[in-house]
Amino acid sequence: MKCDDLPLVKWLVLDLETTVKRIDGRIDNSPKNPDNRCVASYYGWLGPETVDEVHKDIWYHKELQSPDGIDRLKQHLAEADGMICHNTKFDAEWLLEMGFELPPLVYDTMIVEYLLAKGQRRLLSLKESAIRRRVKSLKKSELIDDMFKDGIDFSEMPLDVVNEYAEADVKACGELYIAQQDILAREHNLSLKKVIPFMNEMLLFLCEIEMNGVKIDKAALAEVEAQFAAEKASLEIDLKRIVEQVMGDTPINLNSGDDMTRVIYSREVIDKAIHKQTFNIGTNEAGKSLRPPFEFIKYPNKFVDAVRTTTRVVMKQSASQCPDCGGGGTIQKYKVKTKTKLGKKYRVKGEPYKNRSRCAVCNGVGAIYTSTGVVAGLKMAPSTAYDASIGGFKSDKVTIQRLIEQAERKNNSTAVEFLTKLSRLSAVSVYLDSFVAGIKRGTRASGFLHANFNQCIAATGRLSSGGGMSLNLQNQPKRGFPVRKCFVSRFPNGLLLESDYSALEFRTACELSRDSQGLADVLEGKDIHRQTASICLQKPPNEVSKDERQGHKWASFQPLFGGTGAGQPEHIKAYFSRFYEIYEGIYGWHQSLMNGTLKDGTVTTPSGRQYFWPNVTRTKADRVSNATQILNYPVQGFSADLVQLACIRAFRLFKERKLQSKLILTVHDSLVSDTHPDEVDQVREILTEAMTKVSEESKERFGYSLVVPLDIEISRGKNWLDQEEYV
DNA sequence: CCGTCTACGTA
DNA sequence: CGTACGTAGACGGA
Repeated sequence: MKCDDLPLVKWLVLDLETTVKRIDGRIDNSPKNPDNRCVASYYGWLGPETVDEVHKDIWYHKELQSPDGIDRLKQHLAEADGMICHNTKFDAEWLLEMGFELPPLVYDTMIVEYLLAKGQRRLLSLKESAIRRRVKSLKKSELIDDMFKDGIDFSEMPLDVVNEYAEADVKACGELYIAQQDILAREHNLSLKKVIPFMNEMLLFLCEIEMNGVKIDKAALAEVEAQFAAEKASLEIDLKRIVEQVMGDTPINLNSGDDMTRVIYSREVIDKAIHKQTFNIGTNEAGKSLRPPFEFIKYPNKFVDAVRTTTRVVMKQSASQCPDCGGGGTIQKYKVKTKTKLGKKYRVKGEPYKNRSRCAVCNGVGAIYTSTGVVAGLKMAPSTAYDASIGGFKSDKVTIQRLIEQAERKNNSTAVEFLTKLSRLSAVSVYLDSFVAGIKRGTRASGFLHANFNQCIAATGRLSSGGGMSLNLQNQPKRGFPVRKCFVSRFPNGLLLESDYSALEFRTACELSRDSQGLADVLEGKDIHRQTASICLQKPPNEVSKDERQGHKWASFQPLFGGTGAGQPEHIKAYFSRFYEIYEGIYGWHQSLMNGTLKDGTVTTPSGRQYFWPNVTRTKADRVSNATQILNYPVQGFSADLVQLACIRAFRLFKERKLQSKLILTVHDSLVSDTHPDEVDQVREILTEAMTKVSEESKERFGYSLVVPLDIEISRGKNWLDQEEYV
């Protein structure tokens, strides 16, 4: 294997090993943990076939601690044109945190593996990548894996073991780079060459925002937590009161789907395996939910019969103390001894067993439950086979909303109260367990929460967020969610500025399809959701009410995402065909995407990103297998590229103007800046420039200018909750 | 202990 | 019965 650009670029291949802290079973290898140290650095120049000489500096190891080598690494970084690592974001952040300067270019072999996967799920670790590319220097080390599992980090492993494998990793990474260049040179992969530098530069933006972090107001967080905890406790009291009223003494866990089926639907699953099979519950290989058998949709009576077969009615029960164990749930058993008397063997009671045994009569519960003969629960009925779930029937908020309407019709006020409060309890539990707990966990003693963004997870090219000590910052509830007020500015009187693209996915679809009507609509500022409601309801747009517009919002995007309207009422189905009549450019583009994948399985976006589906087949006249993904990925992926181009531009402008303000977050179609009070106007200008003129960046990097204009809306506020429009 | 399922939330 | 994600608790089989 040979590498073409070797004479042009002096590549330094580098791998850092660090300590790792384990907190509540989580791995924390972040340089933002003040207790973490960089154990050692391994690096060397990339030669024509591998890294011939690997330098090592051991800085913090139990066998050897030395400040040596700092200058040598500094020298190498300064001489290098570029730096290659596997998962470069990690090494780059450590280097920056330690005060090193990065070379002008960074290159991540993991990003390239991800791009070569073309939207298919693949393992991307150095080990897996090296196996896939048949890299020779790879050393598989179960020894290291095992030590790591046992909580031993690189500072504690035998130094010769660390050295051996880290050196092999540097070589393997360099060889992986060379192997990748060969694959990228193949004609069908050429488009990827322009995405690689883009993603590598995006990596530096992610270093920036992750290291900047978000300032958290811990006092405000504690206040919000106390409020939610109080609300949760009160909900639980009310719900348990109703449970007692309708279930008798039967113990019920409000977090259990099985138990909620008993309370809400007055039924329980007889055999989970049969229930699961009957309603085709579960996920396929791709992790997508299976659909219930069509006969249950077509013939609702068959669904009702199936419900009667797989579930049974539950009765109110009364509890009495278990006579065998006296309510303790356990029984003391004794070992058996044999004694011989007059030549005969006797079995006699021996020593007591150390642990008491579970009582077989009450199964460890301590109580015996007897049916009262009265049907328990709220006696709600599941409406369709889509309501079936593994524990019986669903109790999510959409299903519950339907059930509340059912209960209101039956004037069942107990059911209405229970369902309303259960739905709220589920939400509040998530607010506490996931959002509040996540922010508490992720916030360092410094008061900053450092996010983690993944470039190589989402099949489409979007970023994902979460993992490690951090949490997902891209799914914080919006509209009035009180936890948002904990996200504050680091500057006294500073502001959080958030800039969102308007209708980015619709515009991207119009852009990619060059749909003339869509372009005209964008230029004219047409209200798409009003148009949708107008078509569905068959009335003029000006007669559509606010609620009707809101209620049909979801339908607007369906065709863009490849939805067919199957299973929807006729007037909604009619909208789908009308959509394609109005936006015939989108229709044509959809057809050409599907026809393209029939030929080579591949969709390529203007950024050069590729998606691949093996074995695409024709299903109906104008449909192919995987159609929804084929139609959606380029829209989602290219709009993600546009946002990330804007991120890079904004970062560049922040640096050029030497602002104190800091970019801190991006959430799919938005950018957030922690803004110094003296720079508010400047930041607004920069974000506007970076985001609305992203076409220039696209032209430069991808050779692709946009025809559809992009607009933004900017809001500002002292925290992430109290945001007001900023024009 | 680990995978599956359901529930919450985002664009 | 549109796509893409992350997280946590319940559950059940090793």
